[in-house]
Amino acid sequence: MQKISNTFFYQLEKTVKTYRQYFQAQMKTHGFDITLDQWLILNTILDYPNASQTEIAEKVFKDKASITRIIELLIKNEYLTREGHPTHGRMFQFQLTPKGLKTIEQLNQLVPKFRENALAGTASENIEVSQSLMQIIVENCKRE
Amino acid sequence: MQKISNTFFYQLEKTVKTYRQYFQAQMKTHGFDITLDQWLILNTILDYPNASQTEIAEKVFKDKASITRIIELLIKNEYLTREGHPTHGRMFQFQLTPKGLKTIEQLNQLVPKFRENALAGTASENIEVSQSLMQIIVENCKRE
DNA sequence: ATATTTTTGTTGATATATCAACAACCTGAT
DNA sequence: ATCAGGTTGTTGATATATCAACAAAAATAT
Repeated sequence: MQKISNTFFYQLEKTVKTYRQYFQAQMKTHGFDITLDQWLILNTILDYPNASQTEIAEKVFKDKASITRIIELLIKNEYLTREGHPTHGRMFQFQLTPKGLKTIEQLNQLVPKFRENALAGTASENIEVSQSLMQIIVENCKRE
Repeated sequence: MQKISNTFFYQLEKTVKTYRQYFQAQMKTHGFDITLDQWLILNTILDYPNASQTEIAEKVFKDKASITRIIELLIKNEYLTREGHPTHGRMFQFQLTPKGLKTIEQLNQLVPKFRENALAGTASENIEVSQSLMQIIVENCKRE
């Protein structure tokens, strides 16, 4: 069998982990007390203010259970509040606190730079090729 | 800011997760009672029989602590045994049990097919382009 | 209007990731 | 021989992933 370390999927995992570590380290350096995943959820709530937790889960391809727990932490750490939905007794409506909003605004200045740094020295057409390739893989894996 | 869902790193995470789910589901379908990560560690021990846990951790870019716990489970589930190292009082030597060996042998027939299925309909030069791209990203992230 | 099914979110159990602190051991310098 | 510093593996705390079971509410069918 092909050496695992030469496979595409090995490299994929390695890249995700390395980028996550870089991202998290940068957050810490810049004084943020929030995880990559918490940032992702806050951001998704801002982009889709009326999404249910289930919809948020789909958008970030996480489990509903993970969303429940990440949101729990965001509320505990005062980045987010939630209220019962006016008409749907099972859903919630979310609102970023001032602290949450400020954090996102600051991070949205920084995050594009993280991406640029990570992608430095790469050709944009190669990035596009890779994205298309990954889309095919996702389709293949979902089909089977 | 660019919509997160269009970014390269979003696609990267999505692809890793989807492939992991596919892999894990296939394992279950074929009657294996082992996780992707456990398979990865077993395989690494076979490839590098004299590696220390720290070295294994580096090879699979996991934390030493994760390796301790995954190995603990592999031993508990009787895929692996370990003994103290003859000369180094702090290290261990590992040995797959017959059950472990059989599992790996069977999986090493299957896993290449998982990869082929996931990569179906993709051009090999695009795979190579993507791998090179990811290598650059890893270097960029480690440097900073 | 009632029964059935679906949707929505929570919880428990288990596996893994990450960070920090730690103990035991090893090595090298003095 | 001793001491300082590095290595190796473990443990605790916390965050997340995944699966399954579940309860409450909503939507649909009859």
